[in-house]
Amino acid sequence: MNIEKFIKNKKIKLTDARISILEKLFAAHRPLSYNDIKEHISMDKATFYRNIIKFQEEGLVSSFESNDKNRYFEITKSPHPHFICTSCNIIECVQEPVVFDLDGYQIEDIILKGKCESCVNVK
Amino acid sequence: MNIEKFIKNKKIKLTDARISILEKLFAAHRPLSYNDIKEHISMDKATFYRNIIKFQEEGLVSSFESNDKNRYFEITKSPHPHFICTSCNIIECVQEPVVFDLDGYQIEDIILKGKCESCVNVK
DNA sequence: CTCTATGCAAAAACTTTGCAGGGAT
DNA sequence: ATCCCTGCAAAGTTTTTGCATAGAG
Repeated sequence: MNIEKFIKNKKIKLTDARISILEKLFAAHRPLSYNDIKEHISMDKATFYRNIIKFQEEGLVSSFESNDKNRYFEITKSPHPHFICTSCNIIECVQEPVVFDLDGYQIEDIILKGKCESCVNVK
Repeated sequence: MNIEKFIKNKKIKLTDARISILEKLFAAHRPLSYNDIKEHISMDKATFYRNIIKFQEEGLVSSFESNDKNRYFEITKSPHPHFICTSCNIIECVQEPVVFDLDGYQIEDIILKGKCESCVNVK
């Protein structure tokens, strides 16, 4: 993915910090928290969070809260459910499309919580 | 609801603090955060959170994180989805039962995020 | 050149922990 | 009488803000 092209036409400047955040999010195939990537990026946390805010304003990035007190970020894709394991806290993107029909409500994200395959048999 | 009966057989003592937390959660028909009820209970926040941990260990109370950085608590009922509005942060219990069938996974909670009826038309 | 982005440090918001005294069984 | 529970204060976590400097367009 070409980050430069991805950011083009958005009203934000192209900086090294922004490129490295977006590259990490593109490379991961699951949502990441600041903790997940802080070892692999060099910017200050203030820069990270300020850029995430910009990305979200532009609709490039989406986020949600997990059980582990971290906020998780991913490149905005067509809406898909997320599964959070309440034992090991792993987060997975669910591929099966889900249709919901709540009258008058507009669904933007679906989060499923429970036990993943590895944890369901452990107790 | 009789709190004394509710707590009986659980390995925790019946105290004023615990009774008042559980009464508030029973009376509300939606999940509550510490912020929601701190004006109406007299205990210290440490006591509140420690008791919530006990309740969760006993399976009496369930919780999840919202967008507003608060954790929300409710009496454990038969699993039902929650709707969180990404505009006004209101949380509602969804009555329509939802069936999910993810092979090998055990679903415990479903959180839907989006725009509620009031916010969907505002932009 | 101008306006936005960055780093550092401090603050903010929510939750947890240590400790000494009080209370339920 | 014995543990468990409580309040207070302090510490811990994650995210945000203020301010002066650096950098993109």
